[in-house]
This record gives sequence, C-alpha cells and structure tokens, in this order.
Amino acid sequence: MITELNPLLTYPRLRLRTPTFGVQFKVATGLTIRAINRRGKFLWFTFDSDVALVSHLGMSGQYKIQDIGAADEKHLRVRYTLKSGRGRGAESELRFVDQRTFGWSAISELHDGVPDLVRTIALDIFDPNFDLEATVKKITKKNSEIKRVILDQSVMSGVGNIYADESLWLAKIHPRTPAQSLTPKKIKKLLDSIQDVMSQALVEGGTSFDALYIRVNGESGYFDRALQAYGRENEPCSRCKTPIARIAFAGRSSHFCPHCQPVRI
DNA sequence: CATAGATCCTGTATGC
DNA sequence: TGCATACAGGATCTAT
Repeated sequence: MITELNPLLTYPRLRLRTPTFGVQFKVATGLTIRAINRRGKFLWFTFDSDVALVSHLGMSGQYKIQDIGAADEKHLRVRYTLKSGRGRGAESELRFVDQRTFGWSAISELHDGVPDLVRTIALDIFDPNFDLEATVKKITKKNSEIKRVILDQSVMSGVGNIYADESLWLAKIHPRTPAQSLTPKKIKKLLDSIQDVMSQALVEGGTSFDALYIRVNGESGYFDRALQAYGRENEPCSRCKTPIARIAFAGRSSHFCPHCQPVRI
C-alpha cells in the first residue's frame, strides 16, 4: 500500500507532463497497488481506483526499492513510502531515479483498463493480443521509411533505436526502405527479427552502451556484446565482412551493412 | 490527417 | 589543462 507520496517538485519534466503534479499525486495516496502493467515502454500501476499511476523510464529511468532512510540517489525524482497490507509502519521506499530526465510519471484516468496517456500507444510484440496481420497491414500503408515506421509507437510499441538497427540488420532490410515497397512476407520476417532481437536482449539484461545505462542492481546488461550493427561503424559485418555504415537519419544514427542491407526502391 | 523536424536534458567524448 | 562543442536517447510538440 502506498501511504505517502513525496514528489520532488523541482523536477521540471514531471511538471511539463502534469501541470498539477503535486495535487495529482495525492490522488494515489493510501491506495493499494493491485497490479503493475506494461505496454511497450510505458508502465502503469493500478489500484482500486479509476486512475492509474503511469510512468515512462525515458532513457535512464529506474524504479528502485530502498530501505527507509537509505541515502538519496543523486538523481532521485520521486519518492513513495510503501507499507505492506498488514504492517503498522512504512517498510520501504519506492524511488523513481532518472539521470537523463526523459522519464516521467503522471496520474491518468483509466478507460477499459487503459490509461488515457497510453491510449495512442500500440500493443507491443510480446502482448498476447498483438495482431500480426493487422500490424503488417498498418506498416504497408505508411508513406515513410521502414525504420521510422517501426520506431513509431502508434504502429507497434517497444522498439527503440538500438533494437531497430539490430532487427533491420537481422532481416537484411535497409533502414531507409520505403515501407510500402516491402512485401508482407518481408515485413513478417522483420517482425520475427524484432522478436528474436528483443527476446535475446532480455536474456542478456539489456544493452549498456555506456556506464550510465545499467540495471537497478548496478550491473551492466551484456547485450552490447551481441550487437551486430548498432555502434559498430567501420567494423566488419559478421555475415559478409563489409564495414558497417552509419548514417544520420530521423534525428538518430542508423547502423547497417551496405552489402547485406542494400537500398532497393 | 499524415509526416518530418525541432525539442526537452545531462553526462561523456572529442577537438582545439 | 581547460573550455567549447557534439552527441546519445524517446516521445511530444509544432510546422508543413
């Protein structure tokens, strides 16, 4: 049970997302957490209430359970006091820590079990209700390049820049290929690759491309050792030895093998 | 409506 | 050595 919430009001990004931040969070005070849900990179806590506590980790956000009175993390953003159902006092703290401050939290109304803030986010590929055929159809209708499309969280959620590059490499598709030029079969291959890449990344504990991106226990994820394209500019492709190329694209870096992933329009 | 670019931020790496 | 600049990332906002 959350018995007390002490949001740090000096965090402008949280205020940006929720102008009435302090007032909003009092809504959740004293509520019992019933479930923690996820869709793509969004997560939310549900209670016996018609609102949810929604959060996004951004790039560097973490939720940590700490003992009461443990030293504050340098980038502590929100502190929640937790109490078990039958306990008398506060037993621990739930803390939202975020260095890059792209993460956020907010109270959002639930409709049909989905918070308003998550309504525009498509299901992710691991969702039991993920509709493969519908997603393929959606992708073929996009008048944009394939990498932009798979990063579009309203088409399918959960894929970020690193796993987009890795999946495109695995499926042998150039990131700038027009989505409309891909056959349904090829798109299915790409979705399969996304599932493979992300499953493996989960096993390895994610990607720690520098010391800032670590797991809550302080350890690095090991998936960076399995990366085939991302961050490997000028290094040989493991399939054909052609140097991996990097292009600036959609405000991001895209890494790909010019030989295995030819441009075809 | 659909799409593309700018934008928020901070720690790290690079260049002069 | 110190300083300035570039860069990384996700999703929203704004412009077209």
